[in-house]
Formats: sequence, structure tokens, C-alpha cells
Amino acid sequence: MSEKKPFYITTPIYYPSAKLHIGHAYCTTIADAIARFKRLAGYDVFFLTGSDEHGQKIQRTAEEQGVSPLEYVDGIVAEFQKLWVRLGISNDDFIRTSEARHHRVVQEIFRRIYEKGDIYKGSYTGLYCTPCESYWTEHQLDENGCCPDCHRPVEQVSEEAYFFKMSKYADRVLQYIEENPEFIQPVSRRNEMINFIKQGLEDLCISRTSFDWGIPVPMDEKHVIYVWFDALTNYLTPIGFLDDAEKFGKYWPADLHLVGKEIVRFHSIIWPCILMALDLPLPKMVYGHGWLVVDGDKMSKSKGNVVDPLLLIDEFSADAIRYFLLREINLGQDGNFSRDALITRINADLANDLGNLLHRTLNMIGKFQDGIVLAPEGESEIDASLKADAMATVRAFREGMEQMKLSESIKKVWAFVSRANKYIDETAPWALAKDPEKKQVLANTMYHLAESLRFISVLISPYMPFTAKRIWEQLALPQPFDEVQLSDIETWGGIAGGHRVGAPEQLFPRIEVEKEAQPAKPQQTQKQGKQQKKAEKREEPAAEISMEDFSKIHLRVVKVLAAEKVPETDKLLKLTVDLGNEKREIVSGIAKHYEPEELIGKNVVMVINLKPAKIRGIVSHGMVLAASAGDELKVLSVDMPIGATVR
RNA sequence: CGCGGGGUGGAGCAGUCGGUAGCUCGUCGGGCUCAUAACCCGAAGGUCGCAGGUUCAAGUCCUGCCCCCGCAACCA
Repeated sequence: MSEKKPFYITTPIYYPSAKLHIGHAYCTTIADAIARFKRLAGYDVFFLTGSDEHGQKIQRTAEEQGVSPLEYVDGIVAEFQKLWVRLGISNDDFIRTSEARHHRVVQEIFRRIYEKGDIYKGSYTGLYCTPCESYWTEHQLDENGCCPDCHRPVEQVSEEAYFFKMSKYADRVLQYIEENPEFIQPVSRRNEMINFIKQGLEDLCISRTSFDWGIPVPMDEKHVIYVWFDALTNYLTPIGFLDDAEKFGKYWPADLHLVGKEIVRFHSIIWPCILMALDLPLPKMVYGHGWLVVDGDKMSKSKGNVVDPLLLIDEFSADAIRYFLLREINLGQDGNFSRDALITRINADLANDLGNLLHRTLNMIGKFQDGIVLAPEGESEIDASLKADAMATVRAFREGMEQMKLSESIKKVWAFVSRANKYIDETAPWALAKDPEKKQVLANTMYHLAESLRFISVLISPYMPFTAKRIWEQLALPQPFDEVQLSDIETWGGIAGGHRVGAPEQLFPRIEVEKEAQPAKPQQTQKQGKQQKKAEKREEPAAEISMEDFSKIHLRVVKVLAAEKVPETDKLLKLTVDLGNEKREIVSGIAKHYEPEELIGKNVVMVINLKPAKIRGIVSHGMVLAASAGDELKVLSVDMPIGATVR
């Protein structure tokens, strides 16, 4: 039927020497958002990610653990794939360089280039550490010029190796880069690469004899094909380079290699040279994204600030992480990842703006119209303006995404979310609902809100696929979510009159972190304590806390001397408590469960060293512990004298 | 003189072709009550790293300097 335009997008293949961190998740999330957008826009997308499994480092680690390299790698790669599933990554294939299909490709490529005369045997000279069996570059050596691993002296050693005549292609690559301004993005990287080539290219060493975990050189089996030659060609394997000419013709050249800024060089210089030697067209774009720094520091194992994406997903959900990464960080520049910023975004954008918009809308449709979206008749100026904004948002979103301005595009969507919230204020449906004369005006308003949410669901689907689907399902729209296209929101009015929506469900619960002194939800409160300590330590989130951590919390039995409701609040009580040696004022969110009189005279458990917090203008110097289950809540009360410590 | 990125209200960032400095969070004040103490409105707060220069006009172009951060041929 319809001829869909192909779009081939790749991430780097990651090296399974350690678990993946948030930076890998960042890169793959960007690629996923683009892939999902392209599918939404009607492209035939092939999205590839994978693992780069060969090399000496892997071989050695496997030996240390007493397993074969493949066994070792299998375990780690399974973790990769688990992470991608949890993060909602929609890759169409996962290439492992250890797979037979890839071996065939690499060997065939080697053979073709060799036969062409662009691969020759020479000798590789490098600085070698015999005990570690490793080559190092001059830059990698430690301050004494010794092996960075074992700190023993290195020596210059030569070994036989195969080389790829990269120098031969330098001029052609430079010309290609200069003639195709789009090829390397962002421009800063492009300038860097042009500069680099102008310094001259050396031939590339592409084989080693010092280890054997790799793909053998076809005509010389004691050599193993080395790194980039093996890794880069992964992009050709899954799209049928050797076995499916039709598929290969459709997807190659790749539309976008998304990579980290540190490997732009390999993708925009070495890789084009290899492709030229194969007489294949070059990829259309190599985009070098920036790095994530954690609270301003570069992530590294030695600093112990490596962030594990799986733990973050467990704690905050995949979509929250995806949203943060895509919205907060400008593609192409380094970005800061911090827990505080993440929580702020979740609360402000996801819970308050988006989640609450859906919730209040569905709630009003339920309350005022028995859950039915009635057909609109006529429209007010405000209605028309909302509708116009929706349409404009779709256009701006599409344009932004096509130019890879991901953050900007999301912001456009959120501007519309705010617009919809404002629309509720402007139309005041609760007032319309009281006036039988305004029944149709109310119906129009509810229709516009529901339809706006339909738009929003589609617009956020590349970023937050899980949430987009949940919104769609709460709206109870009949069209299967997986079949939705961007074209479905190019016209207003997709919801049929008389449609029944579902019941509202919280999309993103707010994460309470600043309001420590408020024990309305004790489970959350405990979590806050953990979060705080974690934030202080700037460490990756841990599921467990140590005894030392726990002992930082000082708990004591105190007596409630006085209690009164905080004016103009539903849940807050102001308590005056006796700690034995001092009296304090604290604010507690338990007014829905206790009358002030009930509490007076009670001995309760309180956190006494909590940082004071201002709540509704009252400074609270502590927190009363309480247990809650469902709607029930009880403060922890014990039959012990004032001043008793709790451990 | 190795290469590159950055220095914009308290924090984090936008600022395309040079033309009255924007956004989010936070703070303060007000409104509303459908909603997840939410939402809406308003306000305060900036020598745009420093010093020169070009221009009618510079955060934006040029020169010099200071500070921070990456890369330097297998860390996204």
C-alpha cells in the first residue's frame, strides 16, 4: 500500500565491562524518542542498539571470574536488555557483536577491503606492559610513565598487525564533511572534526595478536580484528548487508547515528573511510550529544557518583526519568543530572501540571456530566483560542522534532498543558455546573478539555510512552493506542459526542521532600529521610540504609501540651509539645484524623532533629510519627515517660 | 601558543538574522475551589565573567584577559 519513508537510527553499541549508567540510558532514550516520533509521523523506522562484546578487557575479566568470555558477557548483556525494556526502549533489533551474523559481516568486509588493497600487514609499535598484557598510549600512562593499571614500567614493543589505509581517504572525508553541513551535528563537533582531519590521518591498526576474544582475520587466523573495525560495522549487520539486499537498500544509508561526543570522531571519520573503501554511501547524520554530569561532577567510578538507571526507574518510574533527561538537558551540550532537579520536574511538570490536569478534567466530567463527553455545539472565543493553541502546538512540535530540538518541543507541549489549566480557570466549569441554562456551555468546555488531553497524550508519546498510553486509556478512547498517528491530531474533534471517559487515576503522585515536618503519609516520610541523606551524600540511590544512617534520626517520646487547627487549612494542626527539657511548636498534617482535644495529654513519638520547615507561615521544629493504612491514620503513642528515646 | 565547551536575576537553563533580557524552580502578594496543599493572576530580583573596540544600536560581532569543565585516538 502506502510507501512509507524509511528511517534508520542507531545508538552506539555499549561495552559490557560494567553495568550501564544513566549516561547510556540518556543516549538510548534520545534515540528512542526520535524513533517513536518518526513512527508517529508515519515513517518506516528501524531503530538499532546493541552491545560491543569483544576485546582484551572482557577476555581478562572473564578469565578472572573463571568463565568463558561469552558466558561472562551473556549475563551483562541480559542486564542491558532488561534495562531497555524497563525504560520503554522500542528498538527493532539488538545486535551483539559476538553473534554469528555479525562475524560473517565483519569477515566479509575485511576480505573485500583487503582484496581491494586497502588493508596491509605491517607492524604495530606501542608501549606494552607485559604483566598486564596491555598496550597503552603515552597519554594513558601514570605520572611516572608507568602502566596505569599495575604501575610497573612499560616497554616499546612491536607486533605484526593489519592496517587499514585510512590516510588514503582523508581528503575525501574532509570534502564530504565540508559539502554536507548536516553530516556532523552539532556544528561545534563538526568544526572539531574538520580541524582534526586537517592535522592528517594515520592508517588505522585493525588487528591484534595479544588476545583472541574477537573475530579472526579471515586469511590469518592468529589475528583478531580490532575494536572499531568490528564495532562500527554493527550498523550494517541487522539491516541485511549480506543476506537481504532489499532491506539493506531500504535502510542504508543510516539517517542518524546518535553517539556521545567522545566518539563522534570514530563515526564521522573512521566509519566514513571504511564505508568509502566498501563503496557504500555515508550516513546522513552523526549527532554527538553531550554528557551528563552529576551534581556538577563528572560521573566516574572513582568518585562513586555513578547513577544506576534501574534504581531510578524503580523509585521514580521510567517516564519520569525519560521526561527529565529529554526536557532538562539540551541535546549536544553537557547537562546536569541531579536528584533535586529531577524531583522538582516530577512534581511541578508531571504531577501538578499534567497529572492534575487529567485528574481534574476527568473528575469534572464525572461529577457534572456522569462521565459523558457531550457533543459540542457552537464555541466561545475562549474555546476557539484553546483549539487554535492546540493546533499550533502540534505544528510547532512537529517542526521542533524534525530539527531534533527535543527539549524545545517538549516545552511547547507543556506550554499547552498550562494553557489547558488556564482554560479551566477562565471557563470556571464549577460555576457553569450550577446554572442549568449553561448546560451546553459546560458541555463545550468539557469537550474541549477532553480533546486537548487527547492531543497531549499523542504529543507526549515519544517521550513518555507509558504515561501517554495511561492518559489514552483513562480517556477510554476507542482507537487502539498503538495505532495512533500524528495525523490523528491534525484535526480537532476526534472524540465522538456521547463518549464515556474512565475514572481518574493519579498519573504521578507528588514526591514530598521539603515538607518533612508533615507526617500525613508515614511511608512517604520514611522515604524522604532516605532521599535526604542520599542527596547529601550525592550517591546513587541505594535501596538500603546503614545503621549509621538510621542513627542520625533522633526519636523521642514527647507530650502534647496544646493543639489547635491551623486556620484556613484542612489537614494541619499546630501542636505544642514537651520534650522533657524544652517545649516546641510543630505542625502536623493529621487534622483529618484527630480533633485537637484528642491529642492533648498524649505521649507520642517525634523526630526531634528534623530540619525546621515553614508550613503555612508556621515554623515546625520536628515531626510526629504516625502510621497509616488506607484512610486510617494513628499517631504513634507509647506508654513511656516524656524524654524517653526511641530506637 | 594541543583541541573543544561554558561563564545571563537565589538555583538550573533559553536567547535563532545585533534592535526594549526570557523560561522553569524558589520567594512575596492576590484569586479560585473541579483537582494530586493543586491550578490561575500579579510582584520583587540581572553591572548578561572582566577590559577595550566596531555600530545609531551588542548577551548577541571583533580583540585581549580571568575563571570553570571536558577531550587528547576503546569511558554515552
